Amino acid sequence: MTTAPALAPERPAARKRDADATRAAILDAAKIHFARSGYNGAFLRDIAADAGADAALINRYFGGKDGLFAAALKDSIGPNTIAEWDRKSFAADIAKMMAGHAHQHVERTHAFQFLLQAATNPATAPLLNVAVQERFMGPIRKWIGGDNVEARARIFASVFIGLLVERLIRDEPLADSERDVFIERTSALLQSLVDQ
Amino acid sequence: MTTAPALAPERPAARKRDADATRAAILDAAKIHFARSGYNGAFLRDIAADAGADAALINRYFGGKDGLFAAALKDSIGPNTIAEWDRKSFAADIAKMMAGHAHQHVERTHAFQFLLQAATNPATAPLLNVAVQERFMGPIRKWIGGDNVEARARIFASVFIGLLVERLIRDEPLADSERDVFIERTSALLQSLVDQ
DNA sequence: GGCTCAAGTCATTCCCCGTTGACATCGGTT
DNA sequence: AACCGATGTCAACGGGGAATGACTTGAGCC
Repeated sequence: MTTAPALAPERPAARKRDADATRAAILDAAKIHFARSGYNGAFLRDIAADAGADAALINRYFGGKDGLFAAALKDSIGPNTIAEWDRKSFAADIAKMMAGHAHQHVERTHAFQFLLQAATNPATAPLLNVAVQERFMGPIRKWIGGDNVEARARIFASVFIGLLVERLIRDEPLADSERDVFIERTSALLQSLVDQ
Repeated sequence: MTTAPALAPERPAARKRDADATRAAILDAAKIHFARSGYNGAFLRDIAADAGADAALINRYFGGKDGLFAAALKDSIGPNTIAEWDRKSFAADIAKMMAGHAHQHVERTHAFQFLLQAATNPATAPLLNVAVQERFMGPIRKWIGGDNVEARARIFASVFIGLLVERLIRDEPLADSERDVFIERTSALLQSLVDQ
């Protein structure tokens, strides 16, 4: 096709008329806006402005607001990395991440906030549910293994989600001493949920 | 003709021109709509219709949509019953509730969904945060007691919230056998978080 | 009964936002 | 250079929903 990836990879910001690039820029801006304000609260004009594009292009490239939302949602589910979790260190890894501030890991935070928005909107909830089921619950079940997988996976997912939400809505960091305790106990908690 | 459309589950001899009553009716309807659809997704006309009132009254009584939302939010925080939790049975009580379906406990589910909506809206998030801090985290800390209260309370709150969210977004009930396991394990989990 | 004010209704206005289609401009191909 | 399709810009339309204000109705009071 007319793909032109053979261009010099060192192109700072000189791209002018690149449909793929603007499409991607729109998608990125949309993810942020939808995450922050939900479907109804995000405005195409704002998204386009942030992307440095015209609002009409959204229609052209995504076929309207619905299409954009769907595309952004799909893009936010992200790659499923659960299968690659290190069985030895995953608990500590997650605990440390959760102890941190939401401003870190901005990428994932935005994505999660987006999913939460989708979950609280009855119109988009079903769309999200299947995705969560496929990309999250399924892998979790597989990864956990053992007896009573269904119940245990649900509890694990609940705890995981809860930690995410708490980190999201809370902006005061923990004091250092409490932080260590938090990490230690959360780590132990997660480990116990996985151990048969 | 313009009589109430047979939607009068309230007392038959309802008051006719009672400002307080209609105000309360509007507030109730608003809580449901805001919980279901968020700020932007809820429409004053619908709320007024459900309340059996005219949309203009919302403006008169609450000073606009913002005022109505704020009032509904304040009203949804609800009484703080944490201090009265039974220390012996609270774990099992909560676990059983979480194992149930979101369609049960409709009142509390609506309220929680509303809070989640407010949490995901940057405009209302700060308002919510102080409320959560005062009415939830504070009591939790007091109730838990012991060392490292801050970290432990945070973990407890996270798990609690996670269970609520999971119950909310998931609509498939657990199979009976898994349900028992879920209750048993969740109960043990909650208990362990409280035990020093 | 007549007066008055609060409670409720109605029609209208205004603004916002998604969408559309026509127009301009760039880049590559011949 | 000339052309043509793809990319980007612009102005306008239309629907929907919140807000406004004038109007009507009911209840208490003299």
